[in-house]
Amino acid sequence: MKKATIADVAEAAGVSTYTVSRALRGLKHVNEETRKKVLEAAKKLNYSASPTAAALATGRTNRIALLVRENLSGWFTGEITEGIYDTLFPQEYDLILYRAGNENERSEFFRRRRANQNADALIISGFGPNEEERDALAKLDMPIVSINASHAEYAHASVSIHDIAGEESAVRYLAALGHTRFAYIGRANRTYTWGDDERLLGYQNAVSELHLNNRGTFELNEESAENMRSIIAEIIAMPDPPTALCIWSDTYALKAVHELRRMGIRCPEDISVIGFDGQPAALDAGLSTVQQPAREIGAQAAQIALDLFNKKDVTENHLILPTRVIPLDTTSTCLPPTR
Amino acid sequence: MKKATIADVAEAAGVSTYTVSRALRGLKHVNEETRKKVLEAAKKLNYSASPTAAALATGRTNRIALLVRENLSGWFTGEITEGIYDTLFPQEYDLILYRAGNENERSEFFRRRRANQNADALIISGFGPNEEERDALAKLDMPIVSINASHAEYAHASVSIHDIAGEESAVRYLAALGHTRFAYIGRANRTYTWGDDERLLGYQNAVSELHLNNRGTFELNEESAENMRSIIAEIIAMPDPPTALCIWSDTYALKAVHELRRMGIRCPEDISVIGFDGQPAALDAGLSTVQQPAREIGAQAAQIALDLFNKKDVTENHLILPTRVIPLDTTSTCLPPTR
DNA sequence: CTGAAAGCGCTTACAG
DNA sequence: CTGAAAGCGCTTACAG
Repeated sequence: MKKATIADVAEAAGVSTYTVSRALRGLKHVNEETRKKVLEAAKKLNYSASPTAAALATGRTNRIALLVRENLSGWFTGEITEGIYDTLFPQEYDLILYRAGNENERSEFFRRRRANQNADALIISGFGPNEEERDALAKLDMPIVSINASHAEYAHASVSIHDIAGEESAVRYLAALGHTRFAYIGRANRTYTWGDDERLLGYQNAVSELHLNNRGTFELNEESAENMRSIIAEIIAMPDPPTALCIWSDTYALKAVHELRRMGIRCPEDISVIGFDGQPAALDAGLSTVQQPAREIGAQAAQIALDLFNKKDVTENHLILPTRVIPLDTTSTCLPPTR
Repeated sequence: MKKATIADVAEAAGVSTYTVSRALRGLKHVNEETRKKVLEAAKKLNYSASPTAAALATGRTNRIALLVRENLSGWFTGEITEGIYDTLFPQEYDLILYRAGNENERSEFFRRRRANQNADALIISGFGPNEEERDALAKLDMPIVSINASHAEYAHASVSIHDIAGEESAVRYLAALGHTRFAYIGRANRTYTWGDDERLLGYQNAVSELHLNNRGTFELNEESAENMRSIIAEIIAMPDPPTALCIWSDTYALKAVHELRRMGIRCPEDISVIGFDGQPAALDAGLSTVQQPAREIGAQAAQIALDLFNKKDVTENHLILPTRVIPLDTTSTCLPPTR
């Protein structure tokens, strides 16, 4: 049986397609009686409108595209996707996913402009486009909202956290617990994709402001356990080792805790460790951390994308969402050494 | 500047829209010279074809929908999404996401038929539709491929793992290491969404086949640490406690290991623990497990969905993908007790 | 190799 | 409150 069209429904109900269209979408100017007839006819014919035809007629696709870097399966992507979905679905919007993983995918996406006219707006996450890609984005003529990249001139709006302030709050929290000797483990600088390590800046700010003793800042070049092991070994071998360790991410922090314990250092009794991100798995594992509201970030980004497309006044184009220290099991008050 | 249409390009290049259409899609029957002219004109006008208009004209949306239960951010959804994307993107197909979380979202999706005519095929994961929902699915008139639900009559094809065989292989592996006293911790039966615990069946099969000593099978009602704690306490308090523990999922297994260690039981020295799933975080944590090829499952499901839509011969409508025992740090040969 | 024209299935000003 | 008709921007049999 051929799929029913709006004309079939109109015929069955004895009205015009105009009336069917309005009746089904619940618009005004349709007699209640007529509406009932239409609904019945539609149900009988198993009719549902073609979003494609509607999109062509109205000029809106009712879709938002999300472009993420590297992978679709990371915790952050998962959380923002939930948030985006939370705001999109009730407004009858769909979510379409794009990944810019390897070189090939990136250039395919940008050169072929895969998202163009395929969605009403584009949300970009974790992405540092190069010059050529920025040009391509500019030619996309759709609103672009970037996530956690506040300096993104190519975007019409952004939703981010304040990395500097977040890390400062971690240091403050630990200082309030009586810690005075600190160290920081950050990521190696990958200018192309991320820019500077702002969390390191936050650490440095707070340490100097509070007159704390910075016992060193380290950089994890590879995400290998080996590298973390040597950093931890170096830290605990210091004459006056730090009692508080601030770490760039939860993933790194979890590794650090693992290495500490394996070397017989108790955490938090001997050394407090705080991560950054608040990813669910880390919270499950009891890691103290600075949480970023990932789901909320997604939800807000989606709403802004929608507002931008609908030319609504977006009062705040560059939203900064607050981070929050979550004290769990890897931090405690600074105890006098017992070793 | 108004968005350029195919007519604009045709005019600029001095040809008909037919020629533009064929030239841009790289089809035959276009003179090389003409093609060049068209490409130039398109570039100058910053033209890219409207997927919506193309979809309406061709009757194909070039989109595949994925419907998942509960959340978009779980590891399994993440992995299959990657796999689906792997096969879709090179074939110029897009991926659109649907979540059937709470009651409201479920009924919205099914009653309003949100995916209808919005994608060429639907992939369903982790889902147990009720009767009403099955009816709705049947009326969707698009190919439906289910993931890890082989008994899904509403689906035209499925890609799954063999849970029974997978758990059997876990028992065999541990038996080969010399273990003879076993126990199993499974999930509480949630008939509606999952059906029976087939992994439990696999455990029972193998234990009886190999004449092993089943010291008990347990059920985790809540995913709370409390409940796992009492189960573990019960197990280690047995007169002849098991030396091998097979657990329904990696998530549960990780909790079990945590509880064991906290109670002073060494793992794997005192007791071997094996999970199920092979989720990345568990592998990172060194959990021995039975891995399901989640990404591959997604990739295959997407290809089948495409083939079904294109009416290609799908040789195997109900694919079973192999699981694999991954021996990591939580299992070892059965040692004589030293406690 | 190329063109003129119909058609995909909706929405929406314009009339009545 | 309802209708007839144009239009959205493509693709594609049918001719030439």
